[in-house]
Amino acid sequence: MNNVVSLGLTKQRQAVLRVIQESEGHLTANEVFEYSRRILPGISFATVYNSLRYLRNEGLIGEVRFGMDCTRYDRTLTRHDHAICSRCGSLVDLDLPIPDEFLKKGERLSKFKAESIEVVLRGLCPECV
Amino acid sequence: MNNVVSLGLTKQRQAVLRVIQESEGHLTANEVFEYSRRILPGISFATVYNSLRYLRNEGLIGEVRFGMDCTRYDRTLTRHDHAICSRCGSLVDLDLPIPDEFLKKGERLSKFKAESIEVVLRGLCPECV
DNA sequence: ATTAGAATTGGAATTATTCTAATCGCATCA
DNA sequence: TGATGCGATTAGAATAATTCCAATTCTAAT
Repeated sequence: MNNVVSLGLTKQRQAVLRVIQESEGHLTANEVFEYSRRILPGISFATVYNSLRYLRNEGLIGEVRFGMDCTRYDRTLTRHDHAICSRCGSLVDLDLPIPDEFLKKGERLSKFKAESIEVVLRGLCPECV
Repeated sequence: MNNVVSLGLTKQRQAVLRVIQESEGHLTANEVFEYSRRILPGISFATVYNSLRYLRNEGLIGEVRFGMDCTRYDRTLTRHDHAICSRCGSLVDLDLPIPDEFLKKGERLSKFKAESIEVVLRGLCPECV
């Protein structure tokens, strides 16, 4: 019996989950790999990625990536927002005028000096229903 | 004389710029490479990347990437926003309660079925001043 | 126990991006 | 005019991020 908990939460996945739950910040996959190895020395990078995907799908961890798999370039220079389809990945422009108080509040809460602010809407595009 | 326009806008960069200006959507670097080759068959992938960085720095093209170079994972499961430092890349959480009308407006304008909405603040973190 | 099928792992491959040595092009001067 | 020096630019090679898929492991049914 390899797995303590029933189907799904294997010891590899438990290690990865523990790493994330015990961390404060926003870890990269590389960092998760490093820490996971201390718990489970033989674990592979690919398994860390598999586990991260599994845990994210199960809703056990959060992921910051905005649904993009690579950088995109366009001719638009003015500030604008984006909608990204969670099924097909399509990316469309959006113009949501952002109230100035919104930016001010962001600056105050984050203690950042804001250069720009942008909204990302994740959901299903018209084609994907 | 290799360059039509003075220092900087070389023929490689002109090709990349033309590709982006003549496109409607949000091209990946790979797509820019394919199209650029039709204009300048010998151009290399690395030069396309160099050109994209140059053109972005000059403010001639737009880039969608939110300042992140890889996916990050955390233990937070509730909806929240992020601030990203444009100097050091540090990523911090932010809580900007988003008015419901904001999401509604996003849905209306994009024609997407929204799953979530998130604000990204780009700027300088306290350490980077 | 044996076996069949589904779930999981991780080495290998792929994709995205950056590094850096070589080259190019302009300016200066003999 | 044609070296010479030097910063800018290019692109092959390397690295980093992520995914693929064949082999293995696990579970449940016999």
